[in-house]
Amino acid sequence: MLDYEKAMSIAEQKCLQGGIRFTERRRQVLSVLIKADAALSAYESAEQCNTDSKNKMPAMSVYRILDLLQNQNLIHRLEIANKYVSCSHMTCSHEHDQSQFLICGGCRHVEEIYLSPDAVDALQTAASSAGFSAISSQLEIKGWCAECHQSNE
Amino acid sequence: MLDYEKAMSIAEQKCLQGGIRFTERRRQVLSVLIKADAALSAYESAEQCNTDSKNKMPAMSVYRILDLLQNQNLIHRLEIANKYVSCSHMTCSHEHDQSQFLICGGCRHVEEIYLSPDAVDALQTAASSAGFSAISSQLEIKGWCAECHQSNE
DNA sequence: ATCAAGATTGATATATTATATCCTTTGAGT
DNA sequence: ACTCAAAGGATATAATATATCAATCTTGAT
Repeated sequence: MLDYEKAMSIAEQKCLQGGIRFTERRRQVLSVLIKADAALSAYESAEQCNTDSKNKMPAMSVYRILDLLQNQNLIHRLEIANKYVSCSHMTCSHEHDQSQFLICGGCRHVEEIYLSPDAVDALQTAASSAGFSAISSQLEIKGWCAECHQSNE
Repeated sequence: MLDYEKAMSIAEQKCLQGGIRFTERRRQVLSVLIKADAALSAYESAEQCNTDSKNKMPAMSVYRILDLLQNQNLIHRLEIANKYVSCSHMTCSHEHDQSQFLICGGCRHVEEIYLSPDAVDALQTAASSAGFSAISSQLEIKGWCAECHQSNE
């Protein structure tokens, strides 16, 4: 889990660098995603904002804000689940060329993982021999975290 | 691409074995998916049924039928895109324990691929070290087929 | 052949998710 | 203070998905 204060501070810096404002609305949405420490849909994020604060957050605003946060590399969009998750490398200087995500089918907790170059090569080779020239740089892999695996099977 | 006649005949047999009927409606939906040779959403499938025949196919029926065809292992549901594709191993006796899909981001053509045991191991190892006990047996990987790669980049 | 039971489909309502549009408000630089 | 663009509010609508109940069709038992 991210260091909340550090992450928010860095997010503010990144927004400044990107020439956009780190407004209260955007702060709220990012805050929710960081604290959730899991993948949330746009509507789930809005709902959580409304639970946290009495200042009503419309879902439409959340869509805009999620899109913007993604462009600033502060969050990732997981297409496999159509959900969003804060970038776990926000507080370091890690690059985002390749991201691999493990998504728990139970609690929806997400781990960003590193695949060995060999594994990536193997995937790329399999893709090539099937007539595909390239695979996506963002791999999303469903699985079960230890905790959910224990309680569900 | 599947041998259409053979696939439909096998589908009928599988349904019989499964104790369900291979009705005209179900035949239509499966037919559309086989001929499309790509991943279609439920609504896209319905639309295609209505193009092919004047007998109106409601989208709600398509949902039911897709669900049923999936249970008979005649089609796969791709969660990354929420779309459906006919099983390319329908006409052989291949098992379905593990399926890996390459999905073209352009034309949405889908290839079922085989990953080397090494590659699967590497994925499983990465998952384990991130605290995940197991990964999904169905990997869905986005990419670009040679044709779309050429025309888009 | 007739009937009953269950499978299948039709029809409708509603929930959920996502995009588009227009207008108002806010904030930074001049 | 003024202007312009960014940001947010509000609303409509599209697209996707699930739930429910009624009607129809099949099959098997009588």
